[in-house]
Amino acid sequence: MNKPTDSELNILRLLFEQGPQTVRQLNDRLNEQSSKAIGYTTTLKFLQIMLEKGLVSSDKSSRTHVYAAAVAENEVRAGLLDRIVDQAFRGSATELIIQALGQADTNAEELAAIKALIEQKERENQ
Amino acid sequence: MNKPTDSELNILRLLFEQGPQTVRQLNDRLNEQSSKAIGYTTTLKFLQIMLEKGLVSSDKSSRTHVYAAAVAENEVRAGLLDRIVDQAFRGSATELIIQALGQADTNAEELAAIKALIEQKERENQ
DNA sequence: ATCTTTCTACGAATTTTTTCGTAAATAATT
DNA sequence: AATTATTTACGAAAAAATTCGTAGAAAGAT
Repeated sequence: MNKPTDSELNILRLLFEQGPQTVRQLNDRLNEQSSKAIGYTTTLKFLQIMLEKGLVSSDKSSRTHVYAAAVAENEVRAGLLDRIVDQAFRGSATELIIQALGQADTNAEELAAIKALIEQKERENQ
Repeated sequence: MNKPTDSELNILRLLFEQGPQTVRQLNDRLNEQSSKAIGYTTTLKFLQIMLEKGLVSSDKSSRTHVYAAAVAENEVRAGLLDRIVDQAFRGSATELIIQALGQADTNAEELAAIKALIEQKERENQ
C-alpha cells in the first residue's frame, strides 16, 4: 500500500500508457513532457527506488534493462482516490463525483456511459 | 495555485469542517485523528507557513490567534481533482468518475443525486 | 509578587524526495 | 586496438517537507 511520490507517478503513467520501456526511453519522454530537464541518472535512480518498492519490475536479460509497471493501473488509481476522498471530500466518494461532474466538460457520450453505470448499480443494489 | 502539502491539507480539512480554531484546538484534533503524536509547535509552524502562503488567515486581536481557511474548500477540491485526473486518469475526468463509482459503496439516494446531476448536464449540453 | 502555564516567533534539526556526479563495465566506433 | 559512448550502481548533494527546541512575552495561579 505504498503511495507513489509525484515523480514515481510520472514514470508509472508512462509505463501504463506506453508499456515496458528502457531508462533512455522513459527519460526522453519525461523530458518531452516536462518543462525543466531531468537527468538520465535521475530517471535511473527513480526506477531503482521503484524496483525496491515493488512498483516496477525489470528485465535484466540484456544490458539495457527494460522496466515495466508491477502494480495495476487500477490499484494505483484506487489508492489515490481513496486518499483524496478521505483528505478532501470528507470520506464521501459521492461528493467527489459531484465535484468532478461539475468541473469536467463531459460530452454526451461520456454522460451516457456514466448514467448507464449508475443504472446498473441501482439494479444491483436492489 | 499553490498545491497544499499533505500536512497543510490535514489542517485545512479541520478548518473546513469545524470552522476557525486556535492552534491548541487544531493540534488536539490532529492528535485525536492521527496515530503518531504531533507537537504543538509543529502545528503552529504549519499555520505560520500556511499564513505566508495565503492558505489561512488569522485573527490576532487576542493573544491566542484564531486561524481560518482563506481558500474555498471547492477551490482546493478542484485543484486536487485536476491534478489527479492529469496524473493518473490520462486527463479524463470521466474515467475518474467511473473508477470512483466502481469502488464506492453509494446508496440509492446518492446514486439518484448523481443521476439527477447528469441529466441536468445533458439538458444543458443541448 | 512570584511561580507556573500558555502562547508566539523563529531558527534549526530531521526526514523525505529529488537530483546528479562519478566510477566501473559493456558496447559501439574509428 | 584504442577511443568514445552508453549503461548500471551507488553515494551523496540539494531541495522540499516535517518536526521540534528554545527564548521571550503574556496570562493565570498561588
